[in-house]
Amino acid sequence: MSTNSRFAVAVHVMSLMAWSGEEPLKSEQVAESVNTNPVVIRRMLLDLAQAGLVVSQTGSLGGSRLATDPAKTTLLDIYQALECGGVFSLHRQPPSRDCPVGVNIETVLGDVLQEVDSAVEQVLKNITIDDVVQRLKPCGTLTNGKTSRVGKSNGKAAKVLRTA
Amino acid sequence: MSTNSRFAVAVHVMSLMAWSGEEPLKSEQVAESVNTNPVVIRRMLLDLAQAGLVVSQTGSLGGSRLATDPAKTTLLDIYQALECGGVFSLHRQPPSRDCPVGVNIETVLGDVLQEVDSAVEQVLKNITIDDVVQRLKPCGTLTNGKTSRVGKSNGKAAKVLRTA
DNA sequence: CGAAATTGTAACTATAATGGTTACAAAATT
DNA sequence: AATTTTGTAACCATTATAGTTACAATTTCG
Repeated sequence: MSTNSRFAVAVHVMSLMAWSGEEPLKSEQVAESVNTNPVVIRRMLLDLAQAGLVVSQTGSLGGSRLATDPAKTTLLDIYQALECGGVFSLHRQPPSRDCPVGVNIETVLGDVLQEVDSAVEQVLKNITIDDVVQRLKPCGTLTNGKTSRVGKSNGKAAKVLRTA
Repeated sequence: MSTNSRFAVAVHVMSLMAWSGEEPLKSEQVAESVNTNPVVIRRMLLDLAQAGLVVSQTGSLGGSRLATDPAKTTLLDIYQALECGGVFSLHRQPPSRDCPVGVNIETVLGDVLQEVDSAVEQVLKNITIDDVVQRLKPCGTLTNGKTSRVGKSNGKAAKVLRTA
């Protein structure tokens, strides 16, 4: 259905910053891990910052870090920060007013979609960023700040989080 | 999020046929109610037919009708017929293998998305087409087969379901 | 102060899913 | 045989998202 990986990327980004702790991450480091362009990351960080989930700083020692306690921040907070507006959509064009089904289907479907959205939110509300990080941990430990460098296609390099 | 109204339209189409009963509906009649093009409807009917939810027939008395009992057909059946493949997606490009978060985030997220999908399916499983039609009914009754005609932008006209 | 680094942001292109349109062969009815 | 309708292909349009380049504003540090 959704060609929509925004939620997956946002959780990824928040997990990186939870793992990194107080140390601010640069958009290029994050982009390296996510395997995308730094500007895509910065755009997403704007959404997260607007929701009060991260704070960023310009300048040579700048970057972004979590603005909240990862143990109290849920996937629902992230989902809502993206302002997706629900899992399904109603009709693009309003149905016919001359048909007894068409004239009322949007109202009935609206109730159904509300029910679906509530179920989704209920699940997301009960998973914190910390939960996600805990589930990641069994698979490797982190050494942050080490100047390990990874080659890039354009010849540049960037600090990234490396497994020990 | 989803610019995706396919589910809404599919429920609309199935509701029309449940309301119409044994009488087959032509794609043009359905398109009139949904306010779209008949080919869009036929394409969707192919998905529904492949899932065994509707049957269609060519010819001058042709059209489509439900293949199952609307009291036993759920919105989950419709959802699955569309083969949407889940509410959210994972990353387009696989994340970095050199990062402890990147290397495992897809596995962890996969579990989360599975949980979300299950919650959605649980809701859809408990709503039948009949339920939807019942919720529509308080708003008007149907006279099917009357040759009421409604003008179209191209000057043509088509039989549609009309409120009494 | 001035140089270097990084975010914030605009402008543009690329990709993919969906919707809309036209056209026509195949099938069914009369 | 003529008419109607589905099945289906081949397009173009629209929308959301991703990706890219460029640059001003901000911050740190020599």
